[in-house]
Amino acid sequence: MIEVAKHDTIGDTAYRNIRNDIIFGRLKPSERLRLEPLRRRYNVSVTTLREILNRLTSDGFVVAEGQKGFEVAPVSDSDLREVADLRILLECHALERSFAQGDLDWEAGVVAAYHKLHVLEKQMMAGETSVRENWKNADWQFHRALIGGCGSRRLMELHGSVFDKYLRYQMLTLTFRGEKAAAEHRSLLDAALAHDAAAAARVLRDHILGGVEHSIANREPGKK
Amino acid sequence: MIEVAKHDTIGDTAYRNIRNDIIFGRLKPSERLRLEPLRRRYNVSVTTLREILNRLTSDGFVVAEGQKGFEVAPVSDSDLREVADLRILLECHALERSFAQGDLDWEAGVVAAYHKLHVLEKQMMAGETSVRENWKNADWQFHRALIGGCGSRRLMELHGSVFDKYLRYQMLTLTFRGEKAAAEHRSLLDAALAHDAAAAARVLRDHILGGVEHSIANREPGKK
DNA sequence: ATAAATAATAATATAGGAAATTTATGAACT
DNA sequence: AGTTCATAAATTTCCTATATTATTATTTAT
Repeated sequence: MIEVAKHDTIGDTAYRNIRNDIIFGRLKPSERLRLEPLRRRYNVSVTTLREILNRLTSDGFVVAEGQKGFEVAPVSDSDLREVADLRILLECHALERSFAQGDLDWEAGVVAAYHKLHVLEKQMMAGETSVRENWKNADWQFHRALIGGCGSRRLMELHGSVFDKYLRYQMLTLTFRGEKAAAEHRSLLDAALAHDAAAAARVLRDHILGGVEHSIANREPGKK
Repeated sequence: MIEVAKHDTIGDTAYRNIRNDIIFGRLKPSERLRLEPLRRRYNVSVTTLREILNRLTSDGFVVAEGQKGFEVAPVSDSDLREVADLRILLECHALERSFAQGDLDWEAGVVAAYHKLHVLEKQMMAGETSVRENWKNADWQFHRALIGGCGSRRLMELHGSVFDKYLRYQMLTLTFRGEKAAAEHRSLLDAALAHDAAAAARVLRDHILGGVEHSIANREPGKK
């Protein structure tokens, strides 16, 4: 989800771990993040931990209130819909740019990413839930490959942060959307190779909104 | 630019100060941010300062490299164009939502914000450059008021972060765009009261792109 | 002049503790 | 019983001091 830099510090590593733990639900929504226990869990000092939590606060994965400390960002259906709406807006826009400018290297990248995703989807459909994180990673890579030719660093950055928030909601749901999502990915690949941005946008919209409804229908109990 | 919370800590205050100093150009693009000098300047400890710089890094106003420390995010024409493109995308989208849902309170808010902006624009045109920051603040408030009825917290948040990056580029330019921008603001007000989102979007697009070209033509020397 | 070795500088990370604030506990009161 | 208030405990915020590590500048040797 986040690129691994060459020279990363202890803080960078722990940052990625905590961020992933939020996205993949190992740190639950609205969970209080007490410094001392967390410090132990991630093997860093309080100082370093606070730096990390400050970053995550700006990222929107953690909320900080007054001197009450930090907690994991809460979730809600309305927020999910907002996130999905933004993802559609940004990703469709990027798709258009990318399809217009994408060259052969870009196409190759898309095909490669699709292949990986496809294999993992088949494994998921066969019931191998152990590859859940790998599969979601491949999903991320495929969508990123599609928009990779958009030519705007800022757009990619913004899309990444929105995508990860959407992804978090997906990971909070128990079941696998499966065949429908897989078929949509296939359609996206076809549209990409045909450089048909309008078709891709239509599919993507359904793809994302379908994910939202699936997510709300199959959410973990106790969340609202 | 950032709302002042009731219970803010020393860190929050210094964060706002540093952020504003970057946006308003008192901390120059690509300037190295040495911890010790900065610590003195903002009257905080290194620990707190690092927390702040970490937040600003996630915000995109500061870049951190390996263990080489922090520096103010660089600027470039291409980045400005990317930022502007995103602002158009997000703000037009928000405008549409806002115009469709905006009630009488929303209209009143827009009128009020326009009035303040209008007065400050006249002062600027009369040569009172001392109100520069107030004027830009009013500009911010007006644009925020226009989209304030969009009903999406996430969209508002994202727009805010993009707007501030655009604003930074505006503050790096020496001259005032004046009458043209003022006329566009007037058109936006009219479109808002008529709830004509399409017209507003057209004006906004010109408004932003006009700002970009003005900014590039009148940038401070020594920047690229 | 180039490359390797060394010294100086600065950033990262930890520990420990003081001040301030929130949260928990229990007694007194309506 | 439920609320209010005061006190105690826990926690966060913030600082100083210090060790470690990486980068940058300087010197030395080839």
